Amino acid sequence: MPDLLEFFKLVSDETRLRMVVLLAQEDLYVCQISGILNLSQPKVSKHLSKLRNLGYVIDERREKYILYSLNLKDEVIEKVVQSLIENIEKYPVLSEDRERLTDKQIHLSRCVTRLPK
Amino acid sequence: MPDLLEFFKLVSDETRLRMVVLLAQEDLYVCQISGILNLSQPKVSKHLSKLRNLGYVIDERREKYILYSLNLKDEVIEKVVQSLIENIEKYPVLSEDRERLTDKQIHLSRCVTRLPK
DNA sequence: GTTATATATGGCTGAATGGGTATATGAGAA
DNA sequence: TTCTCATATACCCATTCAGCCATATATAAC
Repeated sequence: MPDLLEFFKLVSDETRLRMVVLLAQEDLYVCQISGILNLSQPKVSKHLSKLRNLGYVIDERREKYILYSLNLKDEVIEKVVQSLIENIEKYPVLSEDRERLTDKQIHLSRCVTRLPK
Repeated sequence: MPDLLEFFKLVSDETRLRMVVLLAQEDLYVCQISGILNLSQPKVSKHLSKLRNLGYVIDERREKYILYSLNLKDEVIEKVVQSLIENIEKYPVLSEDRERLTDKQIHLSRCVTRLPK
């Protein structure tokens, strides 16, 4: 049950739950996550590093930026996240995050230079 | 997202996750839970009270004993628990609990008098 | 090189919480 | 009532951990 407990512990923190749900919808740079969730950069980085150390997220450098993508290593966990997204309208915070995900203004508010790619 | 985070926090504790999965399979008395999980009575009681206070579990007195039953108030959460049980063989601790659930010896080891009903 | 931007990390603190032991409550039996 | 059994709770200890601030690292631009 190691992965299972580990995962529940991770998403029992609101910030990380929001991050996981965000990344389940789209790969993102740190500055984008910080902008969409309106959280300080160190806070975002610290939670990302926790996710990264446990392997639930993969980071890849793109020039100045670092792109994060989700890597749920377990079918059951994947099903759980999928369920959340399918029912995202039941969870106002997550829904609002999703709306901000499509708003380029907020989306890029903390990324000063133009993004790669 | 209140229920969601709340639930993840609950099951991010191994003891409570085991309890939830147990109760998802069968209504049980406290002494049975204590026997099956091999945990001290106060420990079991404390975690049950947490589950009860948040409404995820219902208690009902039956003579000397108190019967607990699961009460997941949310479809998504129910789906999550269902997934766990469907894939329970992937999680040794939970599988062993389930085996002990069918073993009357262990099952009743901490219930001194005969059970009601 | 120097500077600016993007991200990561370290130290500190306070709050939450799980575990154990002892004890309290409460219902049923005698 | 009195005694027992079943369960709940109180108290203390230790640990974990999120948040904040400051700072370090790393890449790119000049």
